[in-house]
Amino acid sequence: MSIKERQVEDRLHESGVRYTGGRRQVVAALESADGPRSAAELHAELSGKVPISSVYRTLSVLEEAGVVAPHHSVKGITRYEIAEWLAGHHHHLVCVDCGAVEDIELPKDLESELERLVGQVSRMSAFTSTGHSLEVDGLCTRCD
Amino acid sequence: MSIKERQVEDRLHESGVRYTGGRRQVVAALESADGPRSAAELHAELSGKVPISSVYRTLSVLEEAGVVAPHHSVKGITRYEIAEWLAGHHHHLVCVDCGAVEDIELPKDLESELERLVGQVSRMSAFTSTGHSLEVDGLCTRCD
DNA sequence: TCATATAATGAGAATCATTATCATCAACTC
DNA sequence: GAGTTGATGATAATGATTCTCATTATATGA
Repeated sequence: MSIKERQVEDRLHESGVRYTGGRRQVVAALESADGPRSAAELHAELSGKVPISSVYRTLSVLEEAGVVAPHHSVKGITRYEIAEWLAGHHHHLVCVDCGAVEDIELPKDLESELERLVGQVSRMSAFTSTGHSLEVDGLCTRCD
Repeated sequence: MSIKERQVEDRLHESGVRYTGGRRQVVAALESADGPRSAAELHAELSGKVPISSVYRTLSVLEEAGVVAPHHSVKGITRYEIAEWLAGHHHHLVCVDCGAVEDIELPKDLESELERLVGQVSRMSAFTSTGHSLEVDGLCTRCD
């Protein structure tokens, strides 16, 4: 079992919920994805092995436990990703045409520049900042 | 009529659609908002004067014409804002609790830093970038 | 290991946001 | 001002998501 797997297990245990087969499959599918995924996409990627209603419930349980987090959705579809404390901090490329979202990681120097920038922004606003993400819009290779 | 109003008028004319009373009201509501708004929010802000089905249709007509643009939705609700060529470039504060979104404008120096950063990111990815937005998550004053 | 208690699952109904339909109405053209 | 065409509004239809509840799986302690 990977370290990450163990961390998820521990976190769910702390939350008092079981880490069942279906939940493991959903977590695994999200871990191997290259970006946020919707319930329908996860259902399909798991070849229907986990029924759609269970995928939805599982995502909300995992969100409650802080294992996954919803990404600002595109076209009315909510996509989830492994929470940052597990997956690491990253940003997103969003296809304005098909809505696909892909993760990107910034090189350390750019990331720390960005961090500094976000710090200044937070200080400017009456808003308790908990995180940030740079969203780059564009056309994915398929839609270009 | 404000310059902006005239620009909207011209753009809709180019698109071959009319700038009717209902459409004017929706544009006005979005102009006076401090962030992206959903169809339901606009409907309410206009005290129901524009029926919800018309708000939806109006938003899609305006989007088609490039007058408004959808913001990455939060909690499955799509919010729209006046397009950047009219409203100017800006970023967003997103409340992770209630989903409210507020606009922020960066000081010129920070914005040009960010611009440079996005340029580097685009060059790193197989993705034709068309725009960007820095999304700062946190708690709004109401939810804090 | 077995019995029991409790949580999780799966199928389908219910709900909410959004889109499509269509008869009626309003806005431009002549 | 009459006619044509686009816009509107009420409502039905759709799609994503959530809820319900009977059934099943998991964990725990005798």
